[in-house]
Amino acid sequence: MSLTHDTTTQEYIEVIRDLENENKVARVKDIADRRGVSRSSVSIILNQLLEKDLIAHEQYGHVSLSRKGRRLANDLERRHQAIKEFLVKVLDVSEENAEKDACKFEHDISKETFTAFSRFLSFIENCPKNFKSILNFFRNCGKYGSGERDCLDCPDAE
Amino acid sequence: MSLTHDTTTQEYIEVIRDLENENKVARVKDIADRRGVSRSSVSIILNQLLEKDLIAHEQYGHVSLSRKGRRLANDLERRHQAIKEFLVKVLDVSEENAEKDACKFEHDISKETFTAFSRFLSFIENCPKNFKSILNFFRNCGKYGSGERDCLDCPDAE
DNA sequence: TAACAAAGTTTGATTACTAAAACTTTATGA
DNA sequence: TCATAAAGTTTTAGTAATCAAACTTTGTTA
Repeated sequence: MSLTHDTTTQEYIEVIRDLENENKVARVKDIADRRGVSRSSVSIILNQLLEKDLIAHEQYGHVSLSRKGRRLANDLERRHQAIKEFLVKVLDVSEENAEKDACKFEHDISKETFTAFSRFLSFIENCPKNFKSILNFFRNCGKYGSGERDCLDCPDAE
Repeated sequence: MSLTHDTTTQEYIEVIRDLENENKVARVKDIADRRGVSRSSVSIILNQLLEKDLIAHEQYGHVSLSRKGRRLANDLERRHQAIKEFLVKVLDVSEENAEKDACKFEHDISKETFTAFSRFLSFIENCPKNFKSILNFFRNCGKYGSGERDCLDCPDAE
C-alpha cells in the first residue's frame, strides 16, 4: 500500500488516469498539454512508466494504465480525496486551496497521518454524540473580531 | 510571507539554522553530514544561497544566515511547528510521523491551510466551551474493535 | 615552523527532467 | 489515393543536484 514511486511518476499516472476517464484513452499530446510540457518529454517518461509496468503503450499508439498503474492511480485518488475532504469539511479551507494542498500532500504523506485525516472526519460526522456542531463553532469563532473577547459574541458562549 | 524559494533551498536553510543554533556557526562538513551529501555538493549550493542573499559565507570560512535567510528560517520553523503540533495534538499522530510529514508539508502548504491548522488547535484548546474532551473520545474511538458497534464500548455513549 | 590532517573548493561526470529540432508514423480530406 | 497535417519519437542540448577525485586552504601538533 506504500507508494514506492517518485512524485513525477505519480503525477504522470494521475494525468493519464484523468484523461482515460474523460476520453476513454490517453494521448501523448493531451498528457503534454495537461502537464504543460513538450511531447518529447512525455514520450521519454512513458518509456519509464512502461519499464515500471504501470502503463500499456505501443509505439505511436494510445496510452492506458496497466493493472498495476490502475492500483496506484486508485490509491492516489483515495489519498487525494481524503485529504481534501478533511481540509474542506473539518478545517473549512477553500475548495481551491484544499485541492492544491491535496495535490502536494498525497505524494508523500505518511499512512498514519492519511488514516488520521479520514478517521477524524468520520468520527466527527458519525459519532452518536453528534460533535458535528463543533465545526460550526469553529467556522464562526473569531469571525467578528480577534482575541478572547470574541467568545462573548459566540452564538451561545457560557 | 510567501515562500518564494524552492524546496532544496529551504531544506539547506533549515540545516544551517539548526547547526547555527547548536554550534553557534555552520560548517560545510556539518551541513554535508546532516544532509547526507558530499562537501562538494554543499559548496556549490552555498554559492546559490549566497547569490540569493540568504547567507553570509566567505571562501573557506563559516556559514551564517543573513537577515533574509533568518526570516525564511523562522517562517519555516513556525510552519513546521504548527503542522506538527496539529498532527500530534489533534489527530494523535505519532511524534515520528508528525515530524516526517511536517518536514514535507512545510515547503508547499498554502497559507490558508497552515493558518487553519493553527486556528483549529487553538480553538479546541482555548474555546470556553471546553471541546478538548472530544480529542479523548477521538483517540479512543474504535480502539476496542471496528465498526459502529464500537460506540457501545465508548466511555459514555448515548 | 614544517609536516600532516582536516576542511573547503573545483573539475569532470552522472542522473532526472526538460525543450527544440529533425525525423517517422498515423490520420484526414480533396 | 496521395498530399498534408497532426501526432509521436529520437536526437541533441540545457539545468539542477549530486558524487568522486584532484586540488587548495586552514588548522593542529610534533
